Amino acid sequence: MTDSNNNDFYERVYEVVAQIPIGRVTTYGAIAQHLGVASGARMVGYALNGSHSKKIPAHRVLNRLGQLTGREHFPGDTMRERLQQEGIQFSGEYTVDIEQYFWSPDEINQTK
DNA sequence: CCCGTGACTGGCA
DNA sequence: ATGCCAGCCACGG
Repeated sequence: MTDSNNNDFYERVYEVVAQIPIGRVTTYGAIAQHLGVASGARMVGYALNGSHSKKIPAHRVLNRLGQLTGREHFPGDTMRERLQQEGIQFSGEYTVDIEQYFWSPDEINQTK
């Protein structure tokens, strides 16, 4: 193993979120499950509370319905604007086609 | 130490 | 298909 997975749960979340490709989104549950805590979806969201000081694309993390549940934690409509800026189309005012843009954290090790 | 809250999810009505 | 309830884990007061 590597010394890179010694990080705390929060750090792991930041690492995963940081690997989300542009134009793609993932869910809290997917990240939690990837970290080995299937029921830790809430913890992921909680962890992202500290992402304020991090330079990670937390706006690419939506809930399993594709809704921008965390938009209220962003200034104004930054979350929605950023996603649209990356070419993501909205199926609703604050909802996207999650099945169309879904990205799995397991693709991190994918050799392209 | 105990209680409440939260950027969630799945199941049931 | 939509809405409500309960389960989860971690952290702050």
